[in-house]
Amino acid sequence: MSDIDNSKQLREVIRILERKLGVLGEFKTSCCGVTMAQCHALVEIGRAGDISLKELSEILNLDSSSMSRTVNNLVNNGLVRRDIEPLDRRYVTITLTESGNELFRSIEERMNSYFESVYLALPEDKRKQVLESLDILIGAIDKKNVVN
Amino acid sequence: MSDIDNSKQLREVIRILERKLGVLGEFKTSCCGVTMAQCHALVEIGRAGDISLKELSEILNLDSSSMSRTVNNLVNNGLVRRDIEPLDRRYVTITLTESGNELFRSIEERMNSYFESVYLALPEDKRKQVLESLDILIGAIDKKNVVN
DNA sequence: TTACAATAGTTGCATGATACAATAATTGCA
DNA sequence: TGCAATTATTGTATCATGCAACTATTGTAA
Repeated sequence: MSDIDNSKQLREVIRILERKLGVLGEFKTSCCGVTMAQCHALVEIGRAGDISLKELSEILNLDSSSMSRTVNNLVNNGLVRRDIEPLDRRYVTITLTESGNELFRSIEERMNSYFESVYLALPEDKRKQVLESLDILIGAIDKKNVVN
Repeated sequence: MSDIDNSKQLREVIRILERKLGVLGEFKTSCCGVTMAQCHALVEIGRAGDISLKELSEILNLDSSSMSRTVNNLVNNGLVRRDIEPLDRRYVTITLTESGNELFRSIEERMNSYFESVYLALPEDKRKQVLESLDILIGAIDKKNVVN
């Protein structure tokens, strides 16, 4: 097998993986009662504790206008709160409400439980190797993207 | 490190990988002059040679109505042809036009070249391991999804 | 053979995601 | 003090998506 063949195989397995994760992660339009966009934002807000719109849009790689609308939907659903930051009134500080936190925790639990079952489905003697390999792969992508 | 910790790490690296591949793969709205939806469809049509709408929608995991519209956009862009299948006139047969094939080839080349560079950025003594690990991971996800 | 069921595809409709541009509010700085 | 920079929101347009309704075609069973 040449490097060319192997790199094509790499493309294929990543393609397959993307599709499997996509099908898994996206219950298409909705996830746990909110849309996917809202779900992603909710998780990041929950992880950060509090976060500005700008930070959030950078993490999720979205235009701030899109982010603003998604946050607005979350606010309308009573899942997050949006307060003006007193120290710099240009910023808003976004935090989870009580029910937002509940949803966040249930999503986290569900995701952790899913990945635990995947992890346990790995052959026991390959688990470390798989974790290490994903790390290495991310490193290679990073190295490539720096050049780009 | 417990299995719980390791499975959380698995979730994290997959999360990072998803994001990196997402940022890479999605030039957001457009890819090579067409939208992402059109790009995905174009690649699958090119790979299949010819394909029905139903098959295409199953591969891309889309409702046939959405698929129909995306194919329609590709037809309007002169990239694919849509003919009624003579053997069963309920089906349409979708094929690439000449310019569609050109675009398909350029996308393929670009993707292959990207993944080749990522592959070569892997440490030489880890390349086989990474490929094997991704395969194992896909197997584990499959095994889990069967249960589900 | 003729109804009726099943299948493939399209179109109407509603919803949502997204980006770009313009705007408002605030802050930093010269 | 006035202007530039920054953050966020809103207007506008485009695209993606699913569901439901519909048409056209084919299969099947009475």
